[in-house]
Amino acid sequence: MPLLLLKDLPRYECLLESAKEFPDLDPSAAEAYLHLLRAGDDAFGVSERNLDAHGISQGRFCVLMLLWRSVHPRAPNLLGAAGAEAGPRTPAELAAGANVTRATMTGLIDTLERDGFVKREPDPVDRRMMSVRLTPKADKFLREFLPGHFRTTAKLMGVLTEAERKTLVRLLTKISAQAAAMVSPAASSAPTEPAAQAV
Amino acid sequence: MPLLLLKDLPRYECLLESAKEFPDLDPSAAEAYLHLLRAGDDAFGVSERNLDAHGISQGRFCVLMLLWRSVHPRAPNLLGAAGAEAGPRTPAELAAGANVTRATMTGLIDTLERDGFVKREPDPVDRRMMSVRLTPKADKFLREFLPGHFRTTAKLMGVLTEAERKTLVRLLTKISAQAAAMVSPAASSAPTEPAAQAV
DNA sequence: CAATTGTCGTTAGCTCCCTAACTGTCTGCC
DNA sequence: GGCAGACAGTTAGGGAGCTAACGACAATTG
Repeated sequence: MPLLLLKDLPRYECLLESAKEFPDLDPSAAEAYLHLLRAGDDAFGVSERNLDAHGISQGRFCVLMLLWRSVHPRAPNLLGAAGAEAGPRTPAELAAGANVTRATMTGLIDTLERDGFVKREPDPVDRRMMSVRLTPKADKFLREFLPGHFRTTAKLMGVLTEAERKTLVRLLTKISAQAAAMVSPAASSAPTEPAAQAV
Repeated sequence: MPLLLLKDLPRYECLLESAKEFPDLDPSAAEAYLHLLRAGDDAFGVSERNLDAHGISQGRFCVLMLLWRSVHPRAPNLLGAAGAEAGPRTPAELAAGANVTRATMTGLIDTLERDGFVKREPDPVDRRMMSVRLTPKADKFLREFLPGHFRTTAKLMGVLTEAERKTLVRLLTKISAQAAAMVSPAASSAPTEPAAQAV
């Protein structure tokens, strides 16, 4: 659904064959890499299908979930991250939490506001800022939508045993960490880039 | 880089907490699901970074790899899928192989042709069809680009042992199969489709 | 042989995300 | 106090994917 491409993955023998021409090609690494992208895309597609049926995009859903934390600051912190205390409220905080640019967040909030899911209010203290809040309509929507969403993901992961899930999470966490290390060049020497990111 | 969102994943305790309010939420399933999306996105981003540096998008790269099979039909079938015999040549075949629509493939071929990577030629037999072929420039580009690309994926997966990679592939394959079963129409069981959620 | 049906490639218009640049506001340093 | 710089939110424009519809052609069928 999103992107990525590649309908059928190459067979392992083809990778072995190609490795003869390209010595840099590690067959088992390539196999794991391709399966990761494919499975991630498949899982994403399942969830997106669910969201589309309710007329909401991944991006908008993510914003709603981030704001949900602000509405219920105590128990149901579905997105309770490591260092965060209160839920995000301003577009800039939401953009940081959703890993999109502020410009993108403006567009997401625009459509969410147009559809009556959020309301923008000017910050009384700092007049540069806006405060974004869920409307009762959004609260109602989430309470009706989330159970089905959870059942979908539970069904998808239902093919794995509890132990397999733990193993999967462990391996994926390693990969994510390595990806982060490979993207940020000077991870060890220059911590100047990530502002206030306690990891 | 692509989409998906969600910077920091929720802690497991938060999932447990949320499960009290949403009985349908399976904490370990949600954890595995979120980590899968996150890791897939991270891995995708690493590769896309590499491609961007060479001024080529994922979609265009995928088309080049599919056509590469046509150029070298014998050994270096990097994308050798299960049932395919000869490499794809027409836009429709490429669209099927890349899992995009024919309309999207038209755009991809447009830009690839503009940049001199492929050439369109009318099919002499069936005048509805076009034949797409790699240019020598594309061949040269791939031979220079691929080794670095393979090294990148090998480095990313280098954090896993050979056994871990096999385990990962096995688990991901299960998930992909389940996703396919959930997307395609009434697969086998579960006629308890809760699709109609009153909104 | 003519008509229907289906396929191929393309176009037009949409969504979602991005970057770059802008306006308004706050802050810190003389 | 006043001004350079930083920051919040927005706007404008672009890329990549989608669907829906089209004209040209082929295949099937009466």
